[in-house]
Amino acid sequence: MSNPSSEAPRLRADAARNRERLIEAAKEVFGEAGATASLEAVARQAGVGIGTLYRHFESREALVGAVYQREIDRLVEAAERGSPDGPRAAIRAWLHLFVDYIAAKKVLVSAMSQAPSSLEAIMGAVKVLLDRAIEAGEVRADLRPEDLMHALAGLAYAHDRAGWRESALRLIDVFVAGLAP
Amino acid sequence: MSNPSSEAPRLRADAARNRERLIEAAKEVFGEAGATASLEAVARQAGVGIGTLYRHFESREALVGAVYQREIDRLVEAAERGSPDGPRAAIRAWLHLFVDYIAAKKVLVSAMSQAPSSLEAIMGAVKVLLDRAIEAGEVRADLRPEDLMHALAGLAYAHDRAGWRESALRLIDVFVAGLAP
DNA sequence: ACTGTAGCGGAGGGCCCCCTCCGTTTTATA
DNA sequence: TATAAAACGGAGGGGGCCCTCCGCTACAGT
Repeated sequence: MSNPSSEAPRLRADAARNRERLIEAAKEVFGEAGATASLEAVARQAGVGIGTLYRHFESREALVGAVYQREIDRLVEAAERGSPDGPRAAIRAWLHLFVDYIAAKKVLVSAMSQAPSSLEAIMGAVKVLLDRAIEAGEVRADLRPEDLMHALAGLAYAHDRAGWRESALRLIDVFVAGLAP
Repeated sequence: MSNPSSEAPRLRADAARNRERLIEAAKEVFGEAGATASLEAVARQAGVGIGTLYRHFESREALVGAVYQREIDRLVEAAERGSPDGPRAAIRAWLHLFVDYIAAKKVLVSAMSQAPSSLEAIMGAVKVLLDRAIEAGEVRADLRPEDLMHALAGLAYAHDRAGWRESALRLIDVFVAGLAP
């Protein structure tokens, strides 16, 4: 979280390379088979021994976390940035962004359900959006961040069915329309 | 689907008993560990050999189907029954019913995603509800049954978190409010 | 170039799962 | 009660996965 390159004694060149390869491989493998895919498959895909994987990432969760940290950071930033068209529009825009993230990297969802820290980060983003919108009187006041999270999860669930993306965007419209107080 | 007790040559008493036990055990085990739980665990729980399980249910899907057939039938019937307060109210009521089903038997969801036939049955129910509501002009016409299914999946997803049920009911209200044309 | 050491790989033990096969037990019927 | 047929159960072959451990490799600093 602070300066990352001065935190540990610095990695040897081959170690750094392998670490990067593992993350890249995990992105692919998890993207195809979900976040419960075999770690040995990840190591194979990275062209690296299983021992190397375990040296770099203590647990499956650590690996999942490394893969999605960047994406999650971006989502959080987008939520904080807001929208010029007001808080409810910001929610809509953010949900659209979320859909695109899911469409691209299929596993954000399982990352969310497997790595509690990721979940918290996204929850924080959602809270920001919702608080602003409620404060502005644009959204009914009985909603809680978890509600939106659940809606999100719904968007993400079954994201591999054909036509999912269009369906998700329609759902968002319905949902945002229903948000009015 | 037709008279079931005359379909096959009739089961021997012990066979019928074990079949029942297996379904009961599957209900418990799947309820606890999800529909991917080990079939051997189901057999153990039923106090029955693994061979017996496989003789009665050709595949995991067949077992899942047997477990949830009745619940799914009821959901389908409820959708066809409708509501005296109009088609949109019927959707709302049906979603509430769905929530209760999920709250009680935790695995309906995974049943849906694992057994295509269950999915189709529920899809049919949703279509009935939606068609009526659109025809009556109570719901925007661009919605498709899959959209509602996705919303459903969302309701079901993460159904084990604390406070899930209240959150789901709030979401339904938001959603139904947004359904207006 | 030399050498200490960080880092590598993958064999191997332990565990669980799937599914088949067949000797044994239970049931239904004559 | 005797017997054919149905049903049972669980051992066992095959496979995958998790994770540890340690002899070997290749990098970095002198």
